[in-house]
Amino acid sequence: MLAKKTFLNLPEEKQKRIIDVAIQEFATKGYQKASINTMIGNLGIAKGSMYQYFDNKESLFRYIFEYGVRMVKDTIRLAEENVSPGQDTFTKIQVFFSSSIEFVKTYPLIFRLYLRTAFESDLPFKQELVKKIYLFSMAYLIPLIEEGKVRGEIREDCRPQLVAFMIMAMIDRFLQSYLWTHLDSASLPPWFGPENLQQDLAELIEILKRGLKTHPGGRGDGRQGND
Amino acid sequence: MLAKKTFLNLPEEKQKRIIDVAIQEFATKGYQKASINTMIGNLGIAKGSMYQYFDNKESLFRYIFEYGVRMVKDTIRLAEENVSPGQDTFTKIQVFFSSSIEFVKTYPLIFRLYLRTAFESDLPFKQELVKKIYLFSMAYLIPLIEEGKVRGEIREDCRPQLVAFMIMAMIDRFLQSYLWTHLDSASLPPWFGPENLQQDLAELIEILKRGLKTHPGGRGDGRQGND
Amino acid sequence: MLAKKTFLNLPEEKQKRIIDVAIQEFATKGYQKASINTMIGNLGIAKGSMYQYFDNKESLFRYIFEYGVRMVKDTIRLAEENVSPGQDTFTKIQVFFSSSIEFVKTYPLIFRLYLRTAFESDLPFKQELVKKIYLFSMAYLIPLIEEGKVRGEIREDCRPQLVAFMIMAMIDRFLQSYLWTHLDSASLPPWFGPENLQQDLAELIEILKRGLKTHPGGRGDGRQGND
Amino acid sequence: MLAKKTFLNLPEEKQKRIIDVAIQEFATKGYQKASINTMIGNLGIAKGSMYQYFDNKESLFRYIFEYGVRMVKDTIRLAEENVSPGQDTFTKIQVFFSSSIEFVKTYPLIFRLYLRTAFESDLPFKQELVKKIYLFSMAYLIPLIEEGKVRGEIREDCRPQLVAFMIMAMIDRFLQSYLWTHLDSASLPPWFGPENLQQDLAELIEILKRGLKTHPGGRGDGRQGND
DNA sequence: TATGAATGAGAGTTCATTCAT
DNA sequence: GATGAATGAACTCTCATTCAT
Repeated sequence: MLAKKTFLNLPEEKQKRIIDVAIQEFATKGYQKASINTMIGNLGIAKGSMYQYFDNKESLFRYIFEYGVRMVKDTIRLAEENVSPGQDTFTKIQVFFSSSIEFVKTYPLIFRLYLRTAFESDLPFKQELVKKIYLFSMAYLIPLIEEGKVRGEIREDCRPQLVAFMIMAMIDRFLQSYLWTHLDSASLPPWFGPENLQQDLAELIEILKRGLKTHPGGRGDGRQGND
Repeated sequence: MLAKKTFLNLPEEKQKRIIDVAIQEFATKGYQKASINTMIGNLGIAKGSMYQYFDNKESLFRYIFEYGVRMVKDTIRLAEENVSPGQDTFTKIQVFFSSSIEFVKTYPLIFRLYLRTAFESDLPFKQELVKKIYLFSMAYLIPLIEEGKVRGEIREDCRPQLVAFMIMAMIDRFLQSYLWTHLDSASLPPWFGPENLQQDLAELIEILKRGLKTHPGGRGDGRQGND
Repeated sequence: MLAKKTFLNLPEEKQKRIIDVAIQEFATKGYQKASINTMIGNLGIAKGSMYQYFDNKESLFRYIFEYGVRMVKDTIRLAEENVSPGQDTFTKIQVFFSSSIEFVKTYPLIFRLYLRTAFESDLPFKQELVKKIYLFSMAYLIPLIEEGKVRGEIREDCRPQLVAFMIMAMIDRFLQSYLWTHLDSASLPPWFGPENLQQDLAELIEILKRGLKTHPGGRGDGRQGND
Repeated sequence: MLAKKTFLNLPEEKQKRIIDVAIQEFATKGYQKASINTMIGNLGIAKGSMYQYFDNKESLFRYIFEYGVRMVKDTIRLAEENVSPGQDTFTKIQVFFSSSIEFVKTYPLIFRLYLRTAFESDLPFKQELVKKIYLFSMAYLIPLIEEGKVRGEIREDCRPQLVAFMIMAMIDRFLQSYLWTHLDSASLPPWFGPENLQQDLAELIEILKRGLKTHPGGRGDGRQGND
């Protein structure tokens, strides 16, 4: 529907090149400023060809975005496979965190595309797209937290939505910082974002854990092994 | 430097109108898509006049952004005035949170301008601008947390940068959600963001507090292995 | 010559479908704006196939137009058959009128195609095509009028060419009005064109008859000075 | 409204040049195929300039068409001035005929523009424009005929609308023929249209007159001097 | 100082036509 | 004979910027 048959009939290799160039363009310039002209220039194909593949700029963008969404889904699925049901909830959250970071490392442009989309307020289809991404993450996190409460690992008085919101907020910032420091080669102040991802993540989870966990035997001790 | 003398010589009232229209345009359309044509149309002045006031589009944008930065500074200064030195650290953090929300309520367009700027990666001057905002916030938060540790309200093993980072992450999301739900009139899922700002904020602070505070009657050490 | 052998070898059914779609496209959009793309879309055939059937857009158009000319010829032939030699000239003219209306009712798109062609002055082959249609009509009407004069039904001082011209003028307008009111669903003023075709036609013929006929009991001379 | 202020502020000479070039382009190619590019090429101005003068192609076209309508109005007004109230109805009709011919001689492109507009069925605003022209003509003719009936010059049993329709039909064809033979330099058959405009017109009016006039003393004689 | 007409590169999009398969 | 991907010129329209008045 978004891509025309002509595009889907293309050799996979060529499809991939077009997708890559389009992601690059949309991610770095945003929907409005991204130029079909530039894309075809980079691809070395005729202008008309692009319109044999996609009906118009919007269709191309949506296709590219859907492509990104598919990658996100895959990542979440991977996160689910990387945890054994027996593991405690905080470990699972940490794995989710790590998977997200892995995603941005692997597909930095897709993440940037998502961020830009989220803030281009003149995109008519913005809401629709942004919600889509958010939905996946929350649909994964909220049941996780609810399960944690059932298992007695998370305090009764924490609303799962709020907790998921907090976690998502921190993941988002984590990822943004990663993007800025590692890809925009920005000379940011040292405390702008995490420097040592793994270590900072561990500390952050620790704080979260203390904030959320039930106090065993009511002592509120906070010592808890996590390796 | 950014605005020409001609602009500064203008009656303050006219300056204000120009700034307002420009913020509106940049904030809703983003730097690239914002149109000088539209601005002068809304203002009812000649196109040439705009170029008597500012060298070019970039200068105008920078001036507008600087104007926003000044507003942020004022807000932080206000937050500082709203806390008495005796209050505990978590209360101070909550006040900072509240001030931020107040800021977005008062100047939603400036906040949107900031967000858009943060994600338009083809702005050559983006880093510089975004850092500026971040700097003020962190410069306020980090000493606050350090003081909290000195006063024994915050555990010794929490790095102030990381804690400030967490707080900023959540504030950012809080504000974004506010923007989306209240201004973009998006029909978001119920758990997309906080619904009852004050109550959600209180709960969030409570969780943070448990995660960060020294354990009552304890030694405030909390060292924990995280290889 | 206009259609390639490939087209003529096609099963008649398929030829008909292609002709129908092409008439539809040319008649509603005009030669210039008609799109081969749209046609093959409607037909569900490959773009290349169309070029196996016709050399180019112009050839296709000429073929379609010739097809329309053939329909006109058939209609005139039918009109000829519908009059018995004994009928008076004005009745024959009225039958010709009615046949024309019948033609437009049956093939509205062909008539529209003719009209459009008549006024697209950038068609290099326009004159040629329009003349063709006109020729048939006049070739039928002029002898009819000459015969009427011989039979003493039409005044001597009426030049057949002029009379035929008048009749054609009114037929044309009649048909145009029919097209506009019945097919373009235009809300035209009540006196824009005939409302009740048959009655209006009868009245019109009556006026013509009075204008043309020899005066009863008279000498059919009617010579009148008009310097 | 149709033209922007910028256009109206232009020196009249330049306005005229632009109008002339635009009429030429629209009249010969039709709305759809007319090219702004070609116009600015012929004018030797920048592409952007045209868009400073008119919002878009449609506005330009409407402006040009309105300009034509104004010319038509002027012509009708002139026809009204060229008849003294005392003249008989048929003389007045003949003057109207002559004025129309004069109009097409003077503004052949405007007439062509009208014809093309009438048959470009994909113009969204076609009906509106065509009706406008038709209205003026009919609004002039119908009262004329009604007056003729009151004065006893036209038979009682002729509906004014039908008579006006007949006259308009013949005028239209007359003018079209003039256009084709004199301006499209078409080699048309001799009886395609009037050759000697004035003489043919006189004959035509004579026929009409006989068809329409009251028969003085009931004898239906038809002899009537008209010089 | 204010004006606004002029500019022209570049945007997205369409389309008749070609040609290797 | 049928296919459909590729082409590229031409289309309408936008916009930051300049400069004579």
